[in-house]
Amino acid sequence: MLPKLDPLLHSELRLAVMSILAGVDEADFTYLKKQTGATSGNLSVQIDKLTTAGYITVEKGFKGKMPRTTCRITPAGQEAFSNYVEALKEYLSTGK
Amino acid sequence: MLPKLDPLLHSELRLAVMSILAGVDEADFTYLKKQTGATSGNLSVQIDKLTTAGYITVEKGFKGKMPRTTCRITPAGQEAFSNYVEALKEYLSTGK
DNA sequence: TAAATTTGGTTTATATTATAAACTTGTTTA
DNA sequence: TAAACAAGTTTATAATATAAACCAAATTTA
Repeated sequence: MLPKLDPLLHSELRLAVMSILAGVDEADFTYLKKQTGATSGNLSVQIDKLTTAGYITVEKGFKGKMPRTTCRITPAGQEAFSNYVEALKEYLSTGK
Repeated sequence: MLPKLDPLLHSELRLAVMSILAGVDEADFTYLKKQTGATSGNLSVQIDKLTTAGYITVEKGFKGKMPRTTCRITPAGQEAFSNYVEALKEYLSTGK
């Protein structure tokens, strides 16, 4: 039977965020917004969910005088992302 | 920028159904139910959506006296599934 | 320097979606 | 013939994603 997909990662925007964070050391809010094309509100909410799940960490600081939100993937997040990718592969490669 | 994922396929159960149908000539309702572990209601609804989208066809007949619902993937469905897989790959293989 | 605009978000409301629960129709079996 | 089962469908509810509205501080412009 096909494996269950982590519902936290099976969301277009959250997956996009995780995908980006998996490839870089860190990324800030505005960068993620540009890369994903998401609205601020949506991105803010999804970042919250990933943070609550322990998949990413958020650090708030300033770049000059402007606020800056920096995100990083956690080891748990890397692990979950990797598991999700493996699970998904079973959906994509059908017996045929 | 990451490609948009077909929302019709970006659903665990619908993706599972399409994944199964992509690999076989046909599959009936009960088979799909067993393979996916879904409830009848959920499966019924998702099959409807895939049918409306033109991704699968549904043929109703009888096996002996019992009703039987047979599903098949359409060329449009194969195409959409394949596009989805390609799009998804861009999410899974991050720059790193 | 006051008003308008932009930046970098958060909160709240709405629309969509997935899921489960309840129901239907007909068939077997005890 | 009553109870249980098969194969679904319909409807209601819960969860989710998304967008709209809002906010505070900083910056630009008149």
